[in-house]
Amino acid sequence: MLRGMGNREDLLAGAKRCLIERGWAHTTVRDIASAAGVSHAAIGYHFGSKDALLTQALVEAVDELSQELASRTPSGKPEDGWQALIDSFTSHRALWVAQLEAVVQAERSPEVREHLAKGQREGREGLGGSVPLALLTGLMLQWLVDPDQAPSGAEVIAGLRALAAEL
Amino acid sequence: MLRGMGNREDLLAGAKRCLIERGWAHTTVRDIASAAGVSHAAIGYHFGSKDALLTQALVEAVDELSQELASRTPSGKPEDGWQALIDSFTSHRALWVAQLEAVVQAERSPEVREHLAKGQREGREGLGGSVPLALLTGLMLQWLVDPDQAPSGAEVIAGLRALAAEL
DNA sequence: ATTTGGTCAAACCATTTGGATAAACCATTT
DNA sequence: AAATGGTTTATCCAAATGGTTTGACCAAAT
Repeated sequence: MLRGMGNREDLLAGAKRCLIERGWAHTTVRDIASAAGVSHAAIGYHFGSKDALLTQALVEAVDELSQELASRTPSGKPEDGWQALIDSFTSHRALWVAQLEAVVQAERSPEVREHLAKGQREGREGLGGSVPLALLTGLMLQWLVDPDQAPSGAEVIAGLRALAAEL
Repeated sequence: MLRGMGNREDLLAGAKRCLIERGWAHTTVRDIASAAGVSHAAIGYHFGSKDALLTQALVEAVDELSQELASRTPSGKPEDGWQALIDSFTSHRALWVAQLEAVVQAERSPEVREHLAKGQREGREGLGGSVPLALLTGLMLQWLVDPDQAPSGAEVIAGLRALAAEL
């Protein structure tokens, strides 16, 4: 009697979509069910609760991002590498926002925090240390708040040189 | 008949407390009113809606943080300066989380975004550029998710040197 | 063919939520 | 003292929300 599971995946996908375009706070069970084309009762059946489903969806979104980040390991001219990373913000904005929401959520959910920590370790590995990762995520935050004033790849390099010169 | 205003400030303070210790998502009008020792109807009277009050409270919290950040401008040995900044995360954890929540919220509220952008400009000014600010906030994110693996001030300097050497 | 175990949706329910209303309160003015 | 206008509260309300129940449905096993 194996195989049924149809809705489970739909629900996860729908939950991820809601998470991305409405945020955790404004996502209701009915939103998710509607996005998945499913009765909202299915949520209770498959995941027990709305929070459990959203948590898992969030975890998957985080994984997607660290996977994407790993594939962007800077290569070639450092200037171009940073610029590529900065450019990638644009095409994954919603995912980055979800990541932030995950950090907030992690304050109250050890499970979410654990996955975030894992993704962070991978990110550090892929980028070559804590400092490059911090630089990347910090720039992302600035860009998220005010895209116009976010520095270009060349400016990042320049700022980095200036900072290193002070040591 | 001037002077009444008693509750307005209490409500703002209560809202800020709730925001910090429960987060926007889990804060209800009754929570705020209770924290302020006031009837929840006063919220509607003074601010029109719960969201309006929370938005303003969030804005104030963001201001507090950029003020705190400005007062921490690194001085003396750079290593100690960074360490001091990193240490300050501990005593203002809730405020930093609120700041993140503000960024998420900014996706849907131009008002919040505007204040965040202002705070960011001040932060850049106080720290001397986009790169140091990015480094700081990025480190904060890492520390928030996994305090144990967050680098020390010395490690930051070392990572910075290594990164600069690759240019 | 019937039973069985798992999957799903429609209807239902108790609670919570944000907001509205109307009356009470109080300092000031007349 | 009476009236005034801003402030605050107690009470009420409709809507929304998360969750549960009930019964239908279906494939596989008997």
